[in-house]
Amino acid sequence: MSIDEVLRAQDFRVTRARTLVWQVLDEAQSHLSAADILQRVHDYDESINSSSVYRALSLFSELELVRETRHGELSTWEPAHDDAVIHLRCELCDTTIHFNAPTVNNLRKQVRNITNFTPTSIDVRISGVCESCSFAT
Amino acid sequence: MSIDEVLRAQDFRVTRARTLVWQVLDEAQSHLSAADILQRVHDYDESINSSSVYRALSLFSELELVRETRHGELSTWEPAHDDAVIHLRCELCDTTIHFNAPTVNNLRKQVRNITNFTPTSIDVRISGVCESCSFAT
DNA sequence: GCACTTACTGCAAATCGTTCGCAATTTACC
DNA sequence: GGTAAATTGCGAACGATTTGCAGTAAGTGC
Repeated sequence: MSIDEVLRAQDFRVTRARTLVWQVLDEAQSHLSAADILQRVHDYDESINSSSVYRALSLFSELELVRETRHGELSTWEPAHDDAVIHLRCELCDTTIHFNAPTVNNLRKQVRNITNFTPTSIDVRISGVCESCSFAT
Repeated sequence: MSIDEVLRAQDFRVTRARTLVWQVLDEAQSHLSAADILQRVHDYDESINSSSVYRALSLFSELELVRETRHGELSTWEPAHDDAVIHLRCELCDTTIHFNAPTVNNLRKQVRNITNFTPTSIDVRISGVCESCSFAT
């Protein structure tokens, strides 16, 4: 189902801003800041305003089409993905790599079995140094 | 080793602001926002300014005496603890509970063995509904 | 195609937790 | 006590994100 269909299916209008923001995220398949997104959107259409980018992103978040992650001051966005795909964030170059860790599901089970807490989503972030940065030093 | 000794050992001065911020965190043993901390510090000394609280917190962060966590807009601070102690955050009442999950160490091993990423710290956050809130509904 | 309703946009101003510059105060050391 | 330097309080600045509002354009019915 395309983004246009998803939007229409939920009675939201298909607008240039929304289409372009989605296109940029989908093409990048990586963590982009709001500034990154705005810049790439501008490659297609200079007239899109940053408010519209933010508004599109928060709509997509509510529809669970994107995943927002905050790193200190600023956020990054990426197409939504499963919890078992965890984030490895390099402290040196600030890029985020995905790693599929099925172990995460055990964690969920443990919490469910041992505590009275009902988990809905899990966010695992590992900080460290990525391959290219560890070669570089 | 008391906070005074830790500070002196690293050539930082022992001041009223630093002592009180530490005392508040240590007494609470839970996640406090900057506003919470300031308020509690004011119970001891009205004259302490919020800048000093922030400055104390960032010093303690650098010394790895406290752990800062961002939830959306705002941060919370707590005395530093092991990575294996993970955070269960209730979506309804916004409180954070600790859960000791030794599994986290397997995750670290997996990353080390399977990828070329060198982990330094792991942050696991689970969102969901806590016991008291699930009774309340 | 053409009106019509109203969701959505662009713009600029506001927000709000956190940071910063600087003069005044405190700390640590003699 | 006296001194040098670190730390504070104050208020102004910051910066990513949000918001209010008047104008624009997407969807709908004709």
